[in-house]
Amino acid sequence: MLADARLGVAKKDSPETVVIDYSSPNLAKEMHVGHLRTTAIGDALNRVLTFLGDKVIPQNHVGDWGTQFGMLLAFLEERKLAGEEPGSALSDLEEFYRRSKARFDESEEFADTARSIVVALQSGDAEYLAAWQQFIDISLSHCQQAYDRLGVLLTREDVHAESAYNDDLAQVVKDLESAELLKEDAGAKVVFLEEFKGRDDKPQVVIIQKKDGGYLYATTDLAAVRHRVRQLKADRSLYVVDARQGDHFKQVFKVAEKAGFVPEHVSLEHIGFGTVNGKDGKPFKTRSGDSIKLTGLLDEAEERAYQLVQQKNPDMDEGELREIARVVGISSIKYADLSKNRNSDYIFDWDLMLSFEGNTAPYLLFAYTRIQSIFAKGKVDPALLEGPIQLLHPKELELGNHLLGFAEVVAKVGERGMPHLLATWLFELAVLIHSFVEACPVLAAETEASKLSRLSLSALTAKCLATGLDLLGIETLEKM
RNA sequence: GCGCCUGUAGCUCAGCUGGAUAGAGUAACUGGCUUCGAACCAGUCGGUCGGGAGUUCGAAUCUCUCCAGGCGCGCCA
Repeated sequence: MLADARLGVAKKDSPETVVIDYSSPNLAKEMHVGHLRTTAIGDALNRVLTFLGDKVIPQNHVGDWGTQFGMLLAFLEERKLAGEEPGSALSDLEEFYRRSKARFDESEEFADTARSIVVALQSGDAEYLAAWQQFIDISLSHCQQAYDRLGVLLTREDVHAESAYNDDLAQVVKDLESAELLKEDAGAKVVFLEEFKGRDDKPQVVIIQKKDGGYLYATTDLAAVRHRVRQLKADRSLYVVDARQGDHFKQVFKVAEKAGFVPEHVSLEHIGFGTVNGKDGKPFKTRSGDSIKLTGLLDEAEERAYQLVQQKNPDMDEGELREIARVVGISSIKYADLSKNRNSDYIFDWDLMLSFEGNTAPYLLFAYTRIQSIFAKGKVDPALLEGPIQLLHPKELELGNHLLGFAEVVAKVGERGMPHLLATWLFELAVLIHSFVEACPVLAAETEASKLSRLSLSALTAKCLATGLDLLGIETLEKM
């Protein structure tokens, strides 16, 4: 296991093609705290499944289509007519969105204009398309900055926006028609699902095409299902999306299945997750009730980590301090998210996630650096260690036993889409290594054989920690 | 009204595809640095697993029911 770069984790005998839909922000506004979970969890699953040998195709299904963009474009047009410089309006997307939304809510006439612009956009109006493209470019570059800071694998290439399905929508409608699923109801084209009951015991309804001819997100998601199955050849298609959309996906999956979009062997899985709440147990917001922007959150994490790291290392130089604070800050946020069972809501608490005690990123990072410092002190190159490992002391035995579970836990994370299983395992490993280091002198072991064994055991633990954290998308530090 | 999720120690969370005295961390209290990082470790204290009923040799885990909280339900995404 020590000599094995894969640490005993075998590649799957029959690898699958797995499409993972994650992050998928709405480009009409900036990314906020709500995007943290889908991005962190999806990225971890991407890494784990890739490690297990699957072919993973990430899909960043960004929201760049629909009523909101009609709203933004309508507002942009209105501002231009009022003589405002459009460039300045675009510099603060969030503010622009807020003002547009206010207009949309206050004026029925404005709302109608917005909706008609959507229809024009969806049918390819060149002028609107150009203006729309501006929004998208600005917004996407903001997203990419956040991904880079978070150490998330997503790139521009993984973006497959809602708009990309625009040309497929009419075909989806035709397919549903020929499958005899589509019905007319109050002017809209809908599918009734007898499988699920809605209000008044009637079947649930999925709106495919609005009475004004516009399409809704269920239609886009159906087109996406087809695309993922047919073009991307998905065996598994994962949707890392807020649990509140559970009903929506249940419906879309059912319609897709009935329409024959999904071959027998393909599984569509909604990887749902709970809400991020503040300390009061209510959704995490600013004092004024706005959603918390992701970039601001990352800034704060780094700043708080900086204060802590500086306290522990008053003599360290500024550059190193900043770098360590960056890793500690970002890791803490990601780990706090990934270490919890995704099904439940969780409480976002700065003090708990940045603590050096308990199931936190700093504690795990410290365990790793503690081992590294033993190697440094003993002038040992851990890469050259190859055992043999003998488990004589009870602490050695516990540690050794735990290490053997690595392959199993990684496989489980892949099957169930539950990164917290790996996080828990890593935390347990960190506890055991700390305990081992206290109880068993490594460099000052009684015999040469014991010293070699303990060094090897430490090296293996360090490799598992580093590999495990990397699978969660978390960087390690040599020193902190 | 229908449906989904959650309820485990003061707090934050595991465990929930059934298995032994329900586990961590934190807080509170003890103890341990001339010895590999005390950013640590060892220990004490702390629980009607929301309530009740059922299935089972065995239930935090499965079923039913009630309670509490959150969320979702026809032209937003």
